[in-house]
Amino acid sequence: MGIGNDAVEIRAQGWRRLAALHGLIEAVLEKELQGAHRLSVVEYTVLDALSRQDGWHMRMRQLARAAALSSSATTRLVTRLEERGLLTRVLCADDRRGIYTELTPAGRQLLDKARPTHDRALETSLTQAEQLPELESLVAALHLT
Amino acid sequence: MGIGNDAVEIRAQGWRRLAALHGLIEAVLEKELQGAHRLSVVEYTVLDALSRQDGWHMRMRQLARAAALSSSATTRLVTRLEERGLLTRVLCADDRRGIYTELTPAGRQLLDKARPTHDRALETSLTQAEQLPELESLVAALHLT
DNA sequence: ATCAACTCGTTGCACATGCAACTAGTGCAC
DNA sequence: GTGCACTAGTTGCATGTGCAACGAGTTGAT
Repeated sequence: MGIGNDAVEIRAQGWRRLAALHGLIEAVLEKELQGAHRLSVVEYTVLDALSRQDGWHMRMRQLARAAALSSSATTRLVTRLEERGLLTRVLCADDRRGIYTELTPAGRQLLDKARPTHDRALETSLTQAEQLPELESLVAALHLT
Repeated sequence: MGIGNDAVEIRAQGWRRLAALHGLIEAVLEKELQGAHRLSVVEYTVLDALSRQDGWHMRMRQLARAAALSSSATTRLVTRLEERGLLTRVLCADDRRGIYTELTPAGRQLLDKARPTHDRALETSLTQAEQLPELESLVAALHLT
């Protein structure tokens, strides 16, 4: 019951709020993206990360980090998107272990259609979260950072 | 390309950071709790939520909300914990559809052992996140709320 | 040149999750 | 009381995920 107990409890509460907000947003995004474009949140995240490379490509490992996924999950995720023709695997010459992934035109096109859905859903989920007393301050903090 | 575009991009970036921080913390907690007590993060969350009711019980639905889980997942999670003797299902008299769950002494005991692990892991993951430039401000904001 | 230690990506497997369909129970209209 | 819409919790099923083991390629020491 030392003096550090307050800090511990504050951290725990912060984590619970963070998790709650994350869950809320993700649920809304998932529903909207899935319903409108048959994309999961992770799939959208990957396409978005790729597009942010502006015509460039990313290695599987980078993609895994960007999506907070294990490498095995990334393998199958990329396979899934490749089978839908949204991206392609490109063998890299200078490191023959490495595999680059690139958006196809179809992938970029789907992303362009999905982005408004994503952005709108994000906004509604945030306003929704703002109504909840325990999440209000965290949402506000998110705007500022 | 209206004036609202900035706000959209800020929200998107905030969401990416939130997701990144969430993923980081959850990964650390998962590893530590699993390694030391064979508890997943969700399982810990449920036990913790129950304990916070201070001797009382919670309905499945409340538990589902607290853990940000579907009701089916909650059913199986409770079954899992019940089989390990950490909590019990209690039929409720006044609403015979409802089922309460309570911590057993063993459950409370395990939670007491796991809490220090959890709190320590949470602290280390936060200091870890503070080192990353893009997460630093969010972590700081978390302390304040 | 060779070997060991490492990284990168893939696969087998076990498992937790969500959705939809179901049963059981409640509450309200009439 | 009868019927109807609703809620609570459980189950079958499909699917996405992590871990561990693996093959292929790289790097550096000797």
